[in-house]
Amino acid sequence: MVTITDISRACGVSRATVSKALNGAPDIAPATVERIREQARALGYLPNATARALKVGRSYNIGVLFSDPTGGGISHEFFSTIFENIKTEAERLGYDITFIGKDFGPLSLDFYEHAKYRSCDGVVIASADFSEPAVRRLVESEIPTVTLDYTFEGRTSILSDNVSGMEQLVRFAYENGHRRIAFIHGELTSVTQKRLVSFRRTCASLGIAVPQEYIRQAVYHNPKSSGLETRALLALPERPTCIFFPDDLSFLGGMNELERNGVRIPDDISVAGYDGIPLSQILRPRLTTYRQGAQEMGTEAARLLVEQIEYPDMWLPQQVTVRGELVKGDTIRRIG
Amino acid sequence: MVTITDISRACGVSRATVSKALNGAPDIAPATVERIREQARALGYLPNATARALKVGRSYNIGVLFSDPTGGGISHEFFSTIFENIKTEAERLGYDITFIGKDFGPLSLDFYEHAKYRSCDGVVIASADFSEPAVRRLVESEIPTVTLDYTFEGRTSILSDNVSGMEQLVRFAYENGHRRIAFIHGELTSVTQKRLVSFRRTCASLGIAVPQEYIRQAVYHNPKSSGLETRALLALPERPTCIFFPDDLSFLGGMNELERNGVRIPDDISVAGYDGIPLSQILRPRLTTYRQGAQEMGTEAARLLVEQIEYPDMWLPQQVTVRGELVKGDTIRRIG
DNA sequence: TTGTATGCGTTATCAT
DNA sequence: ATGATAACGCATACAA
Repeated sequence: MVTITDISRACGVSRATVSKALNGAPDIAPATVERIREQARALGYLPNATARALKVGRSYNIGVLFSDPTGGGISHEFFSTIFENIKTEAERLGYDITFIGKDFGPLSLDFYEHAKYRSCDGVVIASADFSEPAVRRLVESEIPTVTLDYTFEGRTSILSDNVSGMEQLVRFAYENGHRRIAFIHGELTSVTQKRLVSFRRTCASLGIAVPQEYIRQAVYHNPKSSGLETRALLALPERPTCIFFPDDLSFLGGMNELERNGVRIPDDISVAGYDGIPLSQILRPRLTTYRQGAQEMGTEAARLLVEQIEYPDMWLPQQVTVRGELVKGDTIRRIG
Repeated sequence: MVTITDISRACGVSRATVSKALNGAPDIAPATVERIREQARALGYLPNATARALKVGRSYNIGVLFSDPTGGGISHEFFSTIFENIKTEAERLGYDITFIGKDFGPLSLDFYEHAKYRSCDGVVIASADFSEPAVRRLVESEIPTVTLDYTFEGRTSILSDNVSGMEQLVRFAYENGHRRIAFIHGELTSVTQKRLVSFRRTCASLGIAVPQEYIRQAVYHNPKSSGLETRALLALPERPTCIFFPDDLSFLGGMNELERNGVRIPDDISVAGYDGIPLSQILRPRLTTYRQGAQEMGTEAARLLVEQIEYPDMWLPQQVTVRGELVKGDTIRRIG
């Protein structure tokens, strides 16, 4: 391994001079700087991030937490898109990404300990069970964090516009003549709460009555679960004319159930998903859905975290809402 | 931050003693060890991986390279599954995961430099353009590597059983009476070569003639591209009775094209995918495909890399083939 | 403009 | 059984 000591010897200067020259300090003669840079290149010198981190107290390394309670985690397109963008933006800013998990090796570290152990400058909590004590501990610690789709008191968060998104979906269905709209939602997380309230509120403001049986709980990203609820909806004396699913993937479960019953989409029943993953637009008919701004969420998360790390004194926690967009698709049909 | 020095002061012993006690050295009095451990816990001490890495020359950190030339990278279920398992196994063994990318911050580092800069003990190359010089440089360096689905001379690799997988698919189609089988394959990577050769060889050994027009090139994970080739196949004077797609996702493109032409699956034409991602079994009819052992590939990659890192002297490069399994599904119909 | 000295937190060697 | 000391590679305050 080539170190600054090697360069200093090769150039006949001290290590301090080399360090300064390489870091662009203003008090080294231009000629010397040139000579040192040249040698560094010639020797194939690379700075050692570990040693630098130890010295300056910053690792230029940020942790990413993907601990999807409903399994999968990063394997869903929505999350992997977020991750890709966190990574790209972080690297652009000179930070590396380390995954923070539990059950770490022989030492069993929780999230906070793990992040600390690796000297992470900050952590993006991209998906987690926010009620878990280990998550709270991390968020309440001195480590800067940014949370996705959940807000902790006094902390920064990046939020998808769930209220607006659901409202747009409801209005779109309404404009197409639908008055009997069912909503199969996911587990009762804070995201679900927002969508649910927005669903109810928008329906109310449009004068749509929502029977209790039209609101059903399934499991996110679990097609089978949504399939069962779809079956239940089909068995009702008064079927809905439109069904909203928890997410695009869950819709597939409903789709199968509908097909099995000879119910055609969108001729016999209209449907909508949520997320707007690429898959939803590969399918035919194209799914009506709401595309969350996953790219922007990831980018913003990384950007704000780094900002918070680098300017801790002039930092205020903030909630950033990232707008998505309605994808009209072809699965909501005009009726009435 | 609580350091070893804090503990030494609290216990009235030297830092050396604390370090030894914490690391289970045999030459410290059991009573002292107990006292030190107790204090460490009481003070909330956490070892500092950075300092340790600097001292012992090992970071307990492995790099993961996901640089899918065809875009996406980790966003495909196949790769994200591999990644999840690399991560789980690595963490179990006490190693963390850092992503290795190009275009790193202000310094522009290539893969090798990036891994070196972060003192990675080794790198898993999970998806990359293997002809890229930057990849070669990494592989030919002193850093231990494990490659997935590609073998470099003298290096360890984890291979999916592409030859056997394709053979099983062909035989399955054959057993169901198919004699006119078309194969839409992906870009001509080494994986593609294996599947292609296996396809041709198996067909030959079964006495199936494969017209030139039945072999078509599309792009992996690109439904549209496979859709176009599907269209071309449908336009042939003598249509195939069965179409193999490059992968499960690509099949969706073909599916749309078939539907648009009123060709029903599997009544009018049989199809098969490749990969066996969960999505393939959510669809109806369930896709006939070959499920690659993604979990095991990830786990093995991490395991072998760590082995290589920890026992460099008794290490021999090896090629491990991970078997997958035929998923019969419902899209290949018995004919003839 | 350059160099000397020191320390970040840890482990390893060698005395005691 | 325990401790003093040095070293890993780097950056910085201060001296020259």
